[in-house]
Amino acid sequence: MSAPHRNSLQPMLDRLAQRTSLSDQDSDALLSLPHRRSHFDASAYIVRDGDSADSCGVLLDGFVYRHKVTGGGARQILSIHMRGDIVDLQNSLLGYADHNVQALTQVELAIIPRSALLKLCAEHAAIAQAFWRDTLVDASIFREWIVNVGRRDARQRIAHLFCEIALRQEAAGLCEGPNYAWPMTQEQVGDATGLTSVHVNRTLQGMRSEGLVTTSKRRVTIADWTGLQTAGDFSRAYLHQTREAA
Amino acid sequence: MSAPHRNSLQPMLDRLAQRTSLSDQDSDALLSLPHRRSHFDASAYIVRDGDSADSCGVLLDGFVYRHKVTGGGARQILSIHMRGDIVDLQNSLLGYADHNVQALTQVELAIIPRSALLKLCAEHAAIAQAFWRDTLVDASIFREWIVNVGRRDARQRIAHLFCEIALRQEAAGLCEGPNYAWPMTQEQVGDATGLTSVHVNRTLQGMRSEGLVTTSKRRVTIADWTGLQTAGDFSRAYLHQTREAA
DNA sequence: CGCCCATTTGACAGCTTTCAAATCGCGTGG
DNA sequence: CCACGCGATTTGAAAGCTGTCAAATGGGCG
Repeated sequence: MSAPHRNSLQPMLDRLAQRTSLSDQDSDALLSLPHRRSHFDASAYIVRDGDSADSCGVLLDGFVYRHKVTGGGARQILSIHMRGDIVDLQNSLLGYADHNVQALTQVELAIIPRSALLKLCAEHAAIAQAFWRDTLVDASIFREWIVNVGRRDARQRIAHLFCEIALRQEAAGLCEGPNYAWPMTQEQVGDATGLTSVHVNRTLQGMRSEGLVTTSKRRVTIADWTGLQTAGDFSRAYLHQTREAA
Repeated sequence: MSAPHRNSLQPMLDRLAQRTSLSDQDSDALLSLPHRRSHFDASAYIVRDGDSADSCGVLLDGFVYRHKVTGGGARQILSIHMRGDIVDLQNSLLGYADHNVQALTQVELAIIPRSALLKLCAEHAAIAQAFWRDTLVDASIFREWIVNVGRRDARQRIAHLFCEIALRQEAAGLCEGPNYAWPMTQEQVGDATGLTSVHVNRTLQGMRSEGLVTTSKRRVTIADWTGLQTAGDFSRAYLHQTREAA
């Protein structure tokens, strides 16, 4: 799983192969994509709203988040990303960015030119389908986030976020046991859940005192997984982490 | 534009061709997709959360909406769809539905088998790309909805929804002038914006008295387009209605 | 050791929700 | 053509979750 990478793009292949079966030939072609590595410091902007884009980044290490800023200056985080995630397919294919992508931690990216990606897709239908599917899963997660901020209270929203990040780190092979990286400040948790940092703080205190989670220096330990899922009205189906369809 | 359809699937072609240029050959292949027509009455379920799916519907006439229901029984509407929209690519490709799709009005659908769709995509890279792009635009709209329910107040949320539905109806050739179909009850507007129907009612009264919009029998007239956009913090970029990238 | 950012805490205001109950609108049947 | 019935829209009053605005405390890094 987390074996040493013979190739920079291995995390992307692992991710795609999780949901779509790819032949050796497809896999090789994918790993042979031209790309360059790129490093970003924490809080650096990777993509800015409005940028025109002609390349696409694959996250090799670290965490990033997407966000938008309203006319009133409020920020809403749209998603959190980790190793293997394809960071800006959206912006790349649609021509310009409709949101920001920013580093949450130090980050390593592989940057792939759009033209190479499209050529690969044209020549390998299975790969095209894998990318498409990845986009569909992203969309599914966005839908769940709409539900989260639209119809859940503060406690549920935060618990739900904990559950999602935990399962996705497990799927990416980034953790062992119920202890996970937690690269967000309370203010960022608020921006992800549509709450203020003050309210996040108070709600988190409640969750800790109930023995659901414990936190310390950018890490979180889920003390009561069942309880946390219940508290967050969490059901993992929307993550589509298994290969259901043909 | 809204010329008589020689073919049932014409609305889908129109939609895709809006964002991706397709050759005559591609277009013909698309229109030749095997499909059957299907009718649904208002409020009928088209897809249920958890259903396994092996076909995909294209909306030919009428309005539908996606929604999820929380463990507590609250409903959150995720998107509204109209002529030309591809209704359940998501569910079809991912194998099972992670949300419900329900008719808002009487609805005509063209149902296409998944296998035929995948075959077409494998043979026509441009079409595969067009579908992929359509999925990316859907995702962009979901992202904007996260912002809407997460960081805007009641007035902004509702105004934003009016703006979106108006522009999309224009793009689909469904209206002339500032008068639009409005197939939702106030309760459904609440479910789409994360509010209660009571609060939607009071907020709408305010907007009407300010001269932003007028409503009557499932229709809405936007009296002050600029004012409504301002009130809704609305910016159309996220709809990606033009063909920006190559 | 000291600075800076993140976390906490307090008091209070406010937007939204709740829970009914009253009206309205309109398709249906007499 | 008018009465009936049911869903949608309105209205009221009160409660509540979350936001606001500072200010204090804590922790990590240079």
